[in-house]
Amino acid sequence: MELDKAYDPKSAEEHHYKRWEESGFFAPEINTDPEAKPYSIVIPPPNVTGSLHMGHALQHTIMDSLIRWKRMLGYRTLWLPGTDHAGISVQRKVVEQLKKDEHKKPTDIGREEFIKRAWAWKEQYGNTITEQMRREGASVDWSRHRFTMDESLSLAVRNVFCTLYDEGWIYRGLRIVNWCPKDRTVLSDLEVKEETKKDGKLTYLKYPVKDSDQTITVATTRPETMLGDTAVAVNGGDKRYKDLVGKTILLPLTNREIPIIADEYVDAEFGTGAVKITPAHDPNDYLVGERHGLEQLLVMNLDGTMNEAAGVEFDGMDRFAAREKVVAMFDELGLLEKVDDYEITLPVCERCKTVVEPILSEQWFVKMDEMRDLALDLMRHEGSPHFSPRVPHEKVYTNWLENLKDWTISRQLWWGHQIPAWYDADGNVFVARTEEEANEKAGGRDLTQDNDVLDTWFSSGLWAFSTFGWNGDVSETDDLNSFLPTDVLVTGRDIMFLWVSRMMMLTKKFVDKTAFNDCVITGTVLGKDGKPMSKSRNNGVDPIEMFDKFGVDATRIYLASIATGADIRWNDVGVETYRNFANKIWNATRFCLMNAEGAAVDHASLMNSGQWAVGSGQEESLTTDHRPPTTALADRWIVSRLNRTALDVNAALNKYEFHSAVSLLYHFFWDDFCDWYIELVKDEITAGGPEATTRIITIMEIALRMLHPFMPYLTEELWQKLPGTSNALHHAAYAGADATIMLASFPPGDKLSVDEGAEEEMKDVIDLITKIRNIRAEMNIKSSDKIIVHVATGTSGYNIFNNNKPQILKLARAHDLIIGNQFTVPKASATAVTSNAKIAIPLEGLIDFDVERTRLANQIAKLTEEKTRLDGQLSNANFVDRAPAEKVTELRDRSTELESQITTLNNNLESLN
RNA sequence: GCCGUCUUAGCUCAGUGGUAGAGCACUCGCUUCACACGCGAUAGGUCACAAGUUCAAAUCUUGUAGACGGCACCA
Repeated sequence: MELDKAYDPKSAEEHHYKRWEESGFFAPEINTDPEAKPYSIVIPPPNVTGSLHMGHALQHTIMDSLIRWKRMLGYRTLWLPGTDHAGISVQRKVVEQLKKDEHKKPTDIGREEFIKRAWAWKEQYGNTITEQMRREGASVDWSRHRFTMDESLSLAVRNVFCTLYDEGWIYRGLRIVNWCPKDRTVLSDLEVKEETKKDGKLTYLKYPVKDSDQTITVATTRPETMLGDTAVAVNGGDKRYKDLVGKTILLPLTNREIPIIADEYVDAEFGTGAVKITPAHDPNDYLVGERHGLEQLLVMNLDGTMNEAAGVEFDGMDRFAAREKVVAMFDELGLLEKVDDYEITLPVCERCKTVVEPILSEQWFVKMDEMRDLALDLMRHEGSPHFSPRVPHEKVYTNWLENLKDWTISRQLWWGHQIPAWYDADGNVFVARTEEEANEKAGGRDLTQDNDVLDTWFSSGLWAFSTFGWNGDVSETDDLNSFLPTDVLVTGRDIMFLWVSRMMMLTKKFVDKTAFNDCVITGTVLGKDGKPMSKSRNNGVDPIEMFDKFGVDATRIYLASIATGADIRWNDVGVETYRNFANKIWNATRFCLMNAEGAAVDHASLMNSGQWAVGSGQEESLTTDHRPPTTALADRWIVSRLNRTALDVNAALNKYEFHSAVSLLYHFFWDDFCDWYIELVKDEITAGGPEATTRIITIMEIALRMLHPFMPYLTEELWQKLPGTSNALHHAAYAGADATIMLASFPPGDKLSVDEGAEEEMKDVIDLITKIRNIRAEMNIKSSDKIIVHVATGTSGYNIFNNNKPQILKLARAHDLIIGNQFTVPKASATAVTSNAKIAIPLEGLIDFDVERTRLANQIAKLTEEKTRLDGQLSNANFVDRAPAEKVTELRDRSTELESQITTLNNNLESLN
């Protein structure tokens, strides 16, 4: 069989996913081992309006790698996919569509019709991301796909709401909340971001004191709110205003008289030391108002316009227009003291960047004191979730919980879970799971359901258990028993509070379990400019474009290679590296297959105890012979490297060190396997020996399995082409399933097959070859010029070099290798030393003595520098006394070795003169 | 204001109490029969700065400078 010369990712990506999905390989049911341990991950549900971005690609890569790895290790794995209903985003899309297509407002068509349109929108556009996940190769169980507005998940929401209400954990109350005038809904604190405005203004207004000529000056960034002032506050200890406390102000532009009060809240040092108090439009003022029993005067509508309480002149006017008008009117009245430029940070809506208005409004809240304790106790008593990386996330998470305020959960939207609360004509509230139940509670009075819906994150907070079938009516399912707690949650920092913490609390509260044992917090993928990717910066990189350009596998393994937990800059060159890596693997396999006539994967060819390679899941017996059946150094060495790599990769994945797993695989494959092993055995293979070919395709097969979690398409494509791969290689748990690398065993690695001796011998061979190549390169020896190499070495070196003479000759492009205990350096030789050999290459007529002298001098200088440093340490009595004995010995040995190498090189240098 | 992170080769980044690593770029040389998305060989770093702990610090502690993140506040 002959492969194309270069790997074409598209052709592999096209057919494998479909087969995997249709064969049911992704579902936990594929695992037929009744003893199999479960391993589960729930996806952080992407927003239905969304499309795949680089953050998703990174997180999905991590989740899929973990799932594929565990699946290959024989776990009953479930990666559960789904999407959330994204209340505000979908609402906005539908509103826009309605306006564009029919020039209508939502109120024109009514709630019921609007929701119908929203569902239609979701059906039409809501699967973008799920299709993109198929392209990514995500091995999610589509049969368990969930949506936060599915019937069962919605029932869960109602039941949770009712229970929390009944237990007093949810309440309805009048509070200052964050209002987004554009989306026309309340937002929770977490959905409000800060934006710094350099062109802000601080306006100083003079308020006349009643029965006096005096005025009192207050400063404000929101002059229009003065229309709602119900007091002016000063610090009780402020001498300047002492006499004014208790008097009243005649509030300009209104006919109101408001008191001057003393309150601790006011900082006498700041501004004028006098503060206008607007309890209905500022959270701090609200608290002051509570303390002093002030009127809460609401002067604004929920669309950002002023209301009639603001006065006829302002009624219906936009808040920003009103601001200008208030200032102008104060100016006319001679009551405007000044307007300063002022840099101000404003709260803005996270989604639409509209300036958020703090406003007094009656909303539903989740009380957070006891709720918070659920999560804190889990962390303190069980260390759950175990964050990775632990620093700094554990502390940030805990600190946030400790300072938590109540959570506003009502939203003034139609799309979402309508709050299961009904009101009678008198405003009495009846919270119930259904309208019937509410009617029952109300004793037949006419009821109207609350117009609002719940925060999308309220339903996402139930995701860890609602997705497994819990809905309050049903509280036990097989999936729940098997898969909760989930093993790991993989997500970004940005939703640690919005989602991670709430899922911990709600899962503990309703299922009495931790939602997930581990929590991998990924870094942010930044644009090339080192800034977070965003549309406004235009520095975004589309994962789909990367898939097209470099292939899915290259993109995936690149993402895994940068998944350290720190933020990382996107770098096309990095993906290119792994595109090249994919091609390297392709070509290595191509080489194997070109020579594979009559051979087939056979693990006994590598290992007398070859079971580990297939992954029986059995512990290796210590009595088994772990040496490969051949005695050839290259074979012993590659088997050792393979096992070491497998052990290290498993260890890295266990610690969520994806980047180091990738690096291990990359270097095993490229350096060990391609650069050395293939080259060492090439002659044997091209000569047509079936043993050597069997061995190399067997190694290839095992290496592909190790790579599969990161590069699913390429490895499947190649694995299918290797002769002798079949479902016989499957992990025992998947017996009977169609042949696929997905269900083959992940190599666990075998400690006893790590052969230190072979690795040391190979190091000697590699050193020798490298030194010879160095001489060739430095001396500009043409590749066609055959050289003769003299080597002086000890007995063990003699055996090593003699046994591998053909390979050394080939890789060093040498004509002959003369090995002895010692030699006299032939005339006009270039020379070098390794840790166990002296090398001389006679180059009569080819040698440039100046170049050689420089070369040797550089070598000597380098070695001498190292020796000087070592001897410095060794002559320090403190070091010799206090450092571990083995460390001292190690340095002494190295120093002795350097001494001998330097002497040799010095002699060689002299003999040139 | 509080909590925290980062500063390592030209670039992007790993790493770690005991001789500084990778990829890319650079230099030199290769149409070597898997691969030029390649092969071979070099070069390149007082690991931000200062002090301390230690036999030993790039690694631990403290401070300084710069970059950044979260939270709170902002009349």
